Amino acid sequence: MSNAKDISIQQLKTVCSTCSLRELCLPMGLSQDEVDQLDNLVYTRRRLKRGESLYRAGDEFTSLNAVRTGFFKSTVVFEDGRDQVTGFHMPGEVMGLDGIGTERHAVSTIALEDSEVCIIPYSRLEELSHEVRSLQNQFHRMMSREIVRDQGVMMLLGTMRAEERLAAFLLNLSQRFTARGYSASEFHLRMTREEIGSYLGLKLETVSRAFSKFQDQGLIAVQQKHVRIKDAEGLRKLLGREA
Amino acid sequence: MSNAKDISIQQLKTVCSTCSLRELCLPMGLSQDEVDQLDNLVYTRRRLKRGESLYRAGDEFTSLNAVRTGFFKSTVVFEDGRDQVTGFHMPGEVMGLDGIGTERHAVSTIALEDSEVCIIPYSRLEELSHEVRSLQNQFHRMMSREIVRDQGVMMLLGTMRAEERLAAFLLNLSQRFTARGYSASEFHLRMTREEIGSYLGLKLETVSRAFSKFQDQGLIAVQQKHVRIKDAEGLRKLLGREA
DNA sequence: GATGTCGATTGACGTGGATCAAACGGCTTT
DNA sequence: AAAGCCGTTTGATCCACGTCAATCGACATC
Repeated sequence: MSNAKDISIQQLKTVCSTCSLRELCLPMGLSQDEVDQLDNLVYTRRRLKRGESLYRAGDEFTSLNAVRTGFFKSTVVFEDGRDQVTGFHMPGEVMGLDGIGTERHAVSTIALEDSEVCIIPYSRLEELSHEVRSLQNQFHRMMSREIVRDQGVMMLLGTMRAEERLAAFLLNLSQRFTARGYSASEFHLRMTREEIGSYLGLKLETVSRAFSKFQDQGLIAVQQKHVRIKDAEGLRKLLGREA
Repeated sequence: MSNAKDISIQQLKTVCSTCSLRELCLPMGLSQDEVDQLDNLVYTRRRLKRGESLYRAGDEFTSLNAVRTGFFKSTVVFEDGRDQVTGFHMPGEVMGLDGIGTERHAVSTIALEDSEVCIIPYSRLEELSHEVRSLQNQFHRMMSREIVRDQGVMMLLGTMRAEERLAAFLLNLSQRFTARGYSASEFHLRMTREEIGSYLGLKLETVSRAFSKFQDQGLIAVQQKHVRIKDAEGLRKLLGREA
């Protein structure tokens, strides 16, 4: 269980073709044959400790990174030092798409808990997606979905009030956890109130107050980072209401 | 000058290889040979009158559209009817990237003045970018830059105050006009105060007040939709200042 | 078990931008 | 030239969220 051969078997087991995340990650929608080809592309992984950064804004861009286990946040830093969380990333999600355009990362990405990523060398991805048509297609869809996601956040930041933003955030997390086979109604927040606030364009006190209010209204039960959604429909109603 | 042959010549003149926008648009960075190949891809154009929509959210996605002349806005519509402008588009910019992921448009795009677009059938773009390596690369960079741009808007909406947002907006327009060979300091706004406000997450009154204040401070001269930037450095200083 | 640290909660107060409302100015229509 | 329509400007007031500050609670370290 500790000799070299076992380690290499361990590695083989974590290539795309046998990865439990393949329906959420880059291989999404590819045939078995096609996923097998991905195994030649994704062959290195990297472990990160909580708080460690995967890459920093300005770093040279060489590869995409798929979350295998753990949880990440991405932040943009503005000239004057202000920063903002632009996204949280969970297993199966691909990080680093922002680096392709300039060959430098535009955001910094940091592990919020001990994590592991699959490294996808970008030049090889370009080669392979040049050969495998459906991979090219899937990659384009992934980029496009990222654009749509960002536009959803713009909508949230531009038109919603504090409680609507938090409700939308909780429902979004819930839905993403569900897609990964976790409970839709009960989960552990990996980020602080301040990080949530930064993402939602709010101050941490406002986030905290909104949590408390939701609890008072019986919509959720919160204790520190543990959240249980008691009335998802009620949260959804908060969103849909007339402006 | 009005017979069929002249019309076809007119069309030939507007393929990518001879288009004056080729350094800003899809052909950016491609060699002459490669741009020549694009001419087989982009062969249809469409004229739109002011107020006409290029596509609506939910429409089937079949093609990207590059602005040839004119000016467009894109808006997301939320379930409850609230909407937000997510972008303004000027010549050389490619619209519709949001549709790739779901094969339906996620936003509605409307001409803000009489305009013309080049239609880029997506399936043919995929084919061609499969053959022409640098086109594939350029297309990926374009998508990536869109993601970075959206993150910049998230930053703006999440952390900046009203006057900072407007200053950032004006500087951004100025820079894009410059890239197109127009004056950096004097231009005509194609959108209303309300549309600017929607994009910046502000109400039209706030936008109007910020314009007036900039004018009082001698940073700009505004009259209706005509803007002259008198002190670009002063506008930039508004942005860079400590939070 | 005592101590220190960091994040979360809660209250009191201030303010930037929203809201409501009125008037104005540039266009188009006739 | 008159009338009407938008889009814009400006003022007065309101309120959601930010700011400032105190306390609390969870967890780690000694």
